[in-house]
Amino acid sequence: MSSERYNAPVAEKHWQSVWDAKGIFKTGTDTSKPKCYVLEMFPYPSGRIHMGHVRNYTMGDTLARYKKAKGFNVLHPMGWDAFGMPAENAAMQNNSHPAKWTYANISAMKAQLKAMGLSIDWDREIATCDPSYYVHQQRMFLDMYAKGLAYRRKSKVNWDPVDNTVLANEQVIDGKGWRSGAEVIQKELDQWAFKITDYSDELLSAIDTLDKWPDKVRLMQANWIGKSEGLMVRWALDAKTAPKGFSELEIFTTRPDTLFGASFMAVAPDHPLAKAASATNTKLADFCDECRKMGTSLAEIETAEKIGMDTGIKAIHPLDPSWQVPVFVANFVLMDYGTGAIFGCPSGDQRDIAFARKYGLPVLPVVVPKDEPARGKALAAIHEGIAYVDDGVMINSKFLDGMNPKQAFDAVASRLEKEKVGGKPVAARKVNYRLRDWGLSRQRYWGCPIPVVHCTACGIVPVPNKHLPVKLPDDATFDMPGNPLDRHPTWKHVDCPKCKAKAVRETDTMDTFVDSSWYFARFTAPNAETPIDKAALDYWMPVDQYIGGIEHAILHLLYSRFYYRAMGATGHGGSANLKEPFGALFTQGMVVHETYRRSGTTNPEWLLPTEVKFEGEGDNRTATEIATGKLAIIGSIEKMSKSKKNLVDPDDIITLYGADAARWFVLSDSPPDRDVIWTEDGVRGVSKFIQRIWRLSEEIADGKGAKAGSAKPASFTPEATALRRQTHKALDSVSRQIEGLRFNVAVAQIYELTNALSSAAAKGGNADPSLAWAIREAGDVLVQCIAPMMPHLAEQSWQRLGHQGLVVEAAWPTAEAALLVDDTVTIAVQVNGKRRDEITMPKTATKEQAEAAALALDSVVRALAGATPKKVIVVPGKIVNVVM
RNA sequence: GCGGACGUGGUGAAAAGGUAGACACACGGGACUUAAAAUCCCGAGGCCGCAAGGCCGUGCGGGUUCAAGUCCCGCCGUCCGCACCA
Repeated sequence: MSSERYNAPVAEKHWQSVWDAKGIFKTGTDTSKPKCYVLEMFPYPSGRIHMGHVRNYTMGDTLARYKKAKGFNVLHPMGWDAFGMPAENAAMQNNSHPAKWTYANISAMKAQLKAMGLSIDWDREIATCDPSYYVHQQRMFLDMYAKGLAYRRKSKVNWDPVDNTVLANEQVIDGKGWRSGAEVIQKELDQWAFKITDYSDELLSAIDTLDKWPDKVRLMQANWIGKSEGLMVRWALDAKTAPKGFSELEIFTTRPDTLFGASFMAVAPDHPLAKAASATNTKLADFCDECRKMGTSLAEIETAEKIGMDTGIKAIHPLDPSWQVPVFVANFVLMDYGTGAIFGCPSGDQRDIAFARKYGLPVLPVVVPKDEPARGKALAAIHEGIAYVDDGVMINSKFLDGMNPKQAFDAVASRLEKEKVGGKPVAARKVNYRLRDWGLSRQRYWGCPIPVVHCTACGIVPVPNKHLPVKLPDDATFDMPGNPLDRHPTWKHVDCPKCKAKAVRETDTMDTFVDSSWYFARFTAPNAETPIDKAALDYWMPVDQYIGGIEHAILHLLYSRFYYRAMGATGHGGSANLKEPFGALFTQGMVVHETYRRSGTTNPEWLLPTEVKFEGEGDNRTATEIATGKLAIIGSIEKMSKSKKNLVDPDDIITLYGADAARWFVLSDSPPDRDVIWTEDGVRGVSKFIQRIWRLSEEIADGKGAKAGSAKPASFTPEATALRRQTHKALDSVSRQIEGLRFNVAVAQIYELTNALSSAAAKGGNADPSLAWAIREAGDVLVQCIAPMMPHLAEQSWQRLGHQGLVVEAAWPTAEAALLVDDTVTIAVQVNGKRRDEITMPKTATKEQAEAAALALDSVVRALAGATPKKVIVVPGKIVNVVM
């Protein structure tokens, strides 16, 4: 018997070249087959792949390979999210060009991905920085512009002072830029935006159809869109106090039921009424200025005190003309939500009650709990400055008294809808959304140019189709901050396409999230002359399984859902009524690792995992810095990051243990949606398992099992049948677990089969030909089960087992249904719900037989201690519970 | 503050309301070996016991059920998302 160790790095290169030469992973053209589009979020070409990529792409690859074996026509492409800031920063640092840096990174990372043995159709590779990609994006942009889905607006924007660019709301995290981490400031600029708010309702209601998305993501999107239903109410202003030209103030409220609790109105400092009042009131003008200044940083807004100033203007209560309410300017009222004006009902809103107490405004309870003592408590709390916000019953509210808030809402709405002032109803029902339009202008070079020209005579003029793409100039300079396109000596100077006069190009480029909002559609026909090919799109879309990180729960996934609809609206959609790009979504967890620090330093000096060695275990485990021999500090387990140096380079793992080891590791142990902790011990364990599979293949091939393709025996010994049952159960389970992306459970099933096969093989051979055949069958099934996860080892073992073809081309085996159920079942026996014993019975045993057998058990007799059971519950094949 | 998820051995974890801890890592013992590595076998939730066996056990407290890690109510803790949204 040979006993050569499996040499993963050598075998892996070999099989990759075999697959390549045969073009195994080219996307099939037989569109009569059922399709399966498996997609992982494409990477940003940062330079090297990291373990997060390995995990993400291994999951997708496992599913893709499985589906291929199941007979699906599989689309499994890969590309590069290639525009973006880091390339430009690198260019600045190295006095180089972003394209050079990007393409070098792409080629390095592509080699790494190839070394992973991914079943990717590289013929469909896309790089978003390639003009052949972004030309289509420019076309679609112009079509969206023509339809009003892309527009230019002057607006307050989030300005990142480090990256020198604008950020979308979604890209501001805790008041800081998502990329630079710098405090974001507010700035007023002319900006391009996508009219995503046209789809607010559609994007929200369609979340219900995304039943294969994680609930968490669906909820996050719903909250982000933030629908609220309320009433727009026009309040007349007292003419004696109102500025000229202002006769009313319109507010939005979700609580019109609490109108009788109103004690003040408040408008945003930028509200026209505030501005008009400021014109004759310098104190107020100063106050508004103050508010605007405070509003420069989002972080400040969050902690700022709620302050206001009385304008002296009085508003007349819409339900009681004799009642006047003061109008304040307040720093917490937002100009861009609702109408920029509110009414305050202190007893029902915590912020309003604080405001009212601060400025000595009345607090009238209008909603209270129905019954005592809760009502008394709530009233006392209101007195103490704690608003009552729950359901209850109306009081102090005239015709609403006794109603619940919902009834009161409807009563107020229908009364005010009928009442008219100046020919218009006083109030109208209205739905408001938190979602803002998507500002897409970026003042950077390395992005898709926005294809318009600004002409003093003609205004904004689209670049004609025949002049597309508007390409980036190669000779831009990156030696100073600011937008290289804007300061380029010639690029922006062009003739107006309409009037031929001198004009300038738009120098903003598109947010890179635009690039990634449709790449999945482009993959279905990456060489089409038009942005998409309808037939290809209809066949392949939607993506059947999309896999990526949770960090894109809102940004990328919401943008894509909008953009795909916008494509449809501008003639770039399929003919089928497909609105959602991603049928199923899976968000995978991170790869995390322990951190290590040099001891005796104040600022943490992080150490690489390779710079320390370990002794002891558990609480006594210590780390020593190899270079100095000094004790190092073992820190917490955290996301792998350059700054904390807790990185493991996939290349090192692949070189040392092979791609299969890395792939298997990231799939085993932890559920795929949770974080997985990378450990040296773990990967060594995987390496042992790989050798074990290899040894088993050799044993089977060298006589423990029957020859490949030998005839199935007419009958099997009990031992052989037992192995066959385990084999087919494992096969059935592994199939279901892979389909459900529960890779860790699939892995455990494979271990069990391996253990069973090992012990059977120890007894195998010529003595029992039916066992030899069962061993061979188990070996084949085992290799096929590991093939989606460890494809190289599977290929090598498949060959060793004596098969002619490639395992990657073999059809997924079918489990024999008869072998999935046992002849005998083990039934737990409980007394009063407590497990006492178990009985083994034929599967066909009746309830009565099970009950009789259970009652006859010594352990049951003892537990009963002479008492007669009150009743006996029998769940066939599961459990007998004797209740006394 | 609002919303959500999670909490199981030394560790990662498994478990259509039906035998809790499968499987793996780490650990302990043994076999093989001059020795080590590799490999193979055995053990292992806690407590009591030589053992047979018994009691306890899925963050805490209640509840529903013949039966709860799983469902319901209330706490505690950890993590995540949103955060002046009227």
